[in-house]
Amino acid sequence: MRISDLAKATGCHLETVRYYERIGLLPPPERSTAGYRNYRDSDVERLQFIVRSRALGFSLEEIRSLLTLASRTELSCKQVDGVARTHLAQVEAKQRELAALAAELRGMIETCHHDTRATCTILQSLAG
Amino acid sequence: MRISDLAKATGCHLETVRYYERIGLLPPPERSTAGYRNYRDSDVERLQFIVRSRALGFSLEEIRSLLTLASRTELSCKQVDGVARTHLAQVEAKQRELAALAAELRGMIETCHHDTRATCTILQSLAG
DNA sequence: GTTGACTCCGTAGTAGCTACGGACTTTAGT
DNA sequence: ACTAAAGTCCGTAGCTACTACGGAGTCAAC
Repeated sequence: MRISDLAKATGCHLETVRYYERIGLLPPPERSTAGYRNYRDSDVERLQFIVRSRALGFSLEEIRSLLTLASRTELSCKQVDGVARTHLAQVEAKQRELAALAAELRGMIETCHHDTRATCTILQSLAG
Repeated sequence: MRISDLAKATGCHLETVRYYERIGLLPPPERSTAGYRNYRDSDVERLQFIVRSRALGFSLEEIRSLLTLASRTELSCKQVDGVARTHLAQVEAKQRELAALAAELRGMIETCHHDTRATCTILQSLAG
């Protein structure tokens, strides 16, 4: 399986695959005599895990942890749970931040009477 | 007014002030004979506008537009309104994205029985 | 005069990719 | 067998919005 096949199978950009290898998130695959990367099914699974985790907003470092944790299947998943809960908490914090921000933007927009910029409440709000 | 005074007056990091100047968001100020930057009150206002806009999530390019738009006080504020509404729409899109993400994370976490990693539903979800 | 705080500048680092360019290899078609 | 197109290789630079660093020069107080 070549790099473009792996990319297609996972929906991951080809250059991103190489990037993940470079930062050690994907193991360096075997190479053909010409130096082309040869991937196996296990690489597809690992990359799928990464792509899916990214879609859920996990950082590459969090994913690195998750991959390490996942490899020791006999241990408890307390730590996995911890990573997920921490991430959820971050997402929720970001949600609160955006909610406050959206409310302020709406206020700014709604109070504006849309005449000249000299009396624009949007600009006045932004000025402080 | 020196650069550290401007930074303190606006709550902006000192190095960020120089950065904003470098990218043309702040005009190059006058210099003392030794080459130190001398700022005026109008610089404080401009930087305050930038800092406040950043806090509301506007990108530096959006802020660049807003600053240009703001300078022509006699014109209507339709375009200002447009920038603000576009930004609000982006924030709302991000909110929807985060809401979906949080829901999925919660589902993952709640269904997990927390025994071994082999049966961890969090890891299974991430695997696809 | 000397110490300490301040300022200068250019450069590099952060996250997570994406794009580019020039060389090489493989594949399909004739 | 030959050629053209598509795929792959690698290193490097670009993106956003900063932040940090290092070495040099400057200013204020004691």
